[in-house]
Amino acid sequence: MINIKFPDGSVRTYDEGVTAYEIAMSISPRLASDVLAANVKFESDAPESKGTTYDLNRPINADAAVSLLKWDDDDAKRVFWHSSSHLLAEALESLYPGVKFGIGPAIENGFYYDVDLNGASITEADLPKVEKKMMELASKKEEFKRIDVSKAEALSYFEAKGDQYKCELISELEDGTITYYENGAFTDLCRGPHLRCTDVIKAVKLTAIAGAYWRGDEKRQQLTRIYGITFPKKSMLEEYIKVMEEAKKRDHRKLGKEMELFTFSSRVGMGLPLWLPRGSQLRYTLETFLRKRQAALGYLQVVTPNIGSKDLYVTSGHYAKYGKDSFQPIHTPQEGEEYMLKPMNCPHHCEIFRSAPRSYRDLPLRYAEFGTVYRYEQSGELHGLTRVRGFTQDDAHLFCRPDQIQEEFEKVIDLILYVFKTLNFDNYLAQVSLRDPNNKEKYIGSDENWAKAEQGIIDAAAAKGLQTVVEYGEAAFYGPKLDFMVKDAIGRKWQLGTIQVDYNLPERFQLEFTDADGSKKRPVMIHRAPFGSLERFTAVLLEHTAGHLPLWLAPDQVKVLPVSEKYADYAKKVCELMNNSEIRASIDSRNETLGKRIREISMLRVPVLVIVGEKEVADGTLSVRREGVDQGSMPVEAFIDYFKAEVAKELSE
RNA sequence: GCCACUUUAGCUCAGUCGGUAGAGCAACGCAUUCGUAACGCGUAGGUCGCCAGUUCAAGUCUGGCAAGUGGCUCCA
Repeated sequence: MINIKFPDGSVRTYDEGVTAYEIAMSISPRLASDVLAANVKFESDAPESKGTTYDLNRPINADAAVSLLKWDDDDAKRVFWHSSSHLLAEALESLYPGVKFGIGPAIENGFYYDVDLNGASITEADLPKVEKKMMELASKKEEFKRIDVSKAEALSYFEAKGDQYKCELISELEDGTITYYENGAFTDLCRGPHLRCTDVIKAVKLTAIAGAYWRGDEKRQQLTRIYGITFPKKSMLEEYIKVMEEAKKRDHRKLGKEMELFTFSSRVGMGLPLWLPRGSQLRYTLETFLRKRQAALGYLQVVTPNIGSKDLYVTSGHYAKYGKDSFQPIHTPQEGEEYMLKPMNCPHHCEIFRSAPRSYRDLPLRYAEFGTVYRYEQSGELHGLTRVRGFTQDDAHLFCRPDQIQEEFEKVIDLILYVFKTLNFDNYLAQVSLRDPNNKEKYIGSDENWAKAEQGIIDAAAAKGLQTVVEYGEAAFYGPKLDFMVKDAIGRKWQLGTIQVDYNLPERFQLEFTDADGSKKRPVMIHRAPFGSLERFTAVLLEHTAGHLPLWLAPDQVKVLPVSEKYADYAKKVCELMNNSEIRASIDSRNETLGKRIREISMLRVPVLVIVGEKEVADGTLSVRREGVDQGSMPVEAFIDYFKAEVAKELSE
């Protein structure tokens, strides 16, 4: 007999080898039908262990704490979707004999399987057929069977099948730890865990087909990746599809068009956004917001040119690292000099630092610039405003004494959090991006400096109480980063704010300051950009707000609508009063019905509409409508006070 | 850059078996002077992404190129 402890603290005894499914049945059949997997933590496991996700049918052979996992648990979803990928594979094998399989994991929303169709092709038009096959197999109530297998057996099975991908995976595994899972006629190399039976999969949608390199290596075979999502209830799939459709409505590319913010032209060039007047106003407001804050924090605004001599980037190391993969040098016609489009601002700022002797008393020096940079991004990577070839960073470089790094770094974290808070970005992820310890040749600088810089970031994030995740291999080539990641409307992650500690560029540029004792010392640089870039930040901001920007940021804050042209003079008068109070107001007195003008202006997401007609002219008032909601009528002065109070509220800390 | 798909009026989209293109909105004109999300009538607007090919005939079929979309790889 073994003791099984439940999350509520109660303990029951079962025969050794009992399964989680049997345990659930012993509590209630209803529970057993809802349970998808179990978390099992043996008494022999380390105290800090989170336990192991177990198949419902896998025997439990020792005393353990067991919690039964239902759909709401992320671990259960993962099992559900992982099993769904095996169901997809089974369907594909029956429809496309000879298909070979790469890997088929669960992902954040669903699953995929990478397959080699052996010369056959599959298009989106074929997906309904595959979905139908999957549902047919699911309804057969096929059990997932876990089977231990030796390495030799596994290799000979997949060699006979001709599946070189599985053979490659098996060859890297240790004998004695290899398991198969079988569902119906399909056998897969898999560590599991899986569902008990396919019949809990009640709804499936294959969402996309894409190419994906085998093992993520662009030099290797490209496989066909089929993405899908499944649910235990049909209604959940319908709900999911509805949510995705809603999310697509807030795509910044669609909003950018509707709100007349930006456009692209293939004649200008791909990935080169054109900011329309309303978008430029938005961008300018964002710049002013940050500029003001930075001035208060002791930043000094600088301006540097859009090109720089190739030598500058040879010195910085950027040329060696990115030279071949960037826009190629521009040559002067007479002297044959080589210039590059500025891909980043740091080298220019280093030269500003070098332009005069610096004392320890001068530091930290904080040079800020809304610097436009150009980077060659692969054509397939370009995406709306989130990934472009020409963009403007809200960049600054802080030249510090070593003893100032910690404090300066923490102040930058505060600034980024201030920006995020003002714009209601609460779902960000702080990511500590360190260098890949197995791939040090990708980076410049000494191990000692890297260790110092990495520790500095970890300490500063901890001091600020930030919840962070650590990612290896995500550092910049000259230093580690603290990146603030935010998701877009459909869940793609983008890096916005970033802070980087850099010991390397000061060395390459031979930067120095005179310390208190008269000796020359090397400063440390902090690179930082709270928005990241104005382009990407605008994109994510639009998706977060669905275009309903806060009042202070809206390009057009107020539109004044005279009911008919008879009241245009009054409209003009109140509009001027607002403009004098620095409210971005304008008049729409077009010869169109009021209803039509309201509709069009609402589509542009203008937050406040002010309507004036006979009554308002007589009383000296305005009829105010904000975000579609009637705010009643008020005197002009009262409206201006109301407006200013609302803006102040949005910008208050 | 790679794989797949897409490209018709300013925008959103129809266009069947290959027979020289259509709607709504927008624009322009007329009428209207209007009270909280589309008033009415009319006019104009197209090298069907570009270049080849097949055909008596191509928006439609084939190939190449370009741009866009979804992934992959990359991301200073």
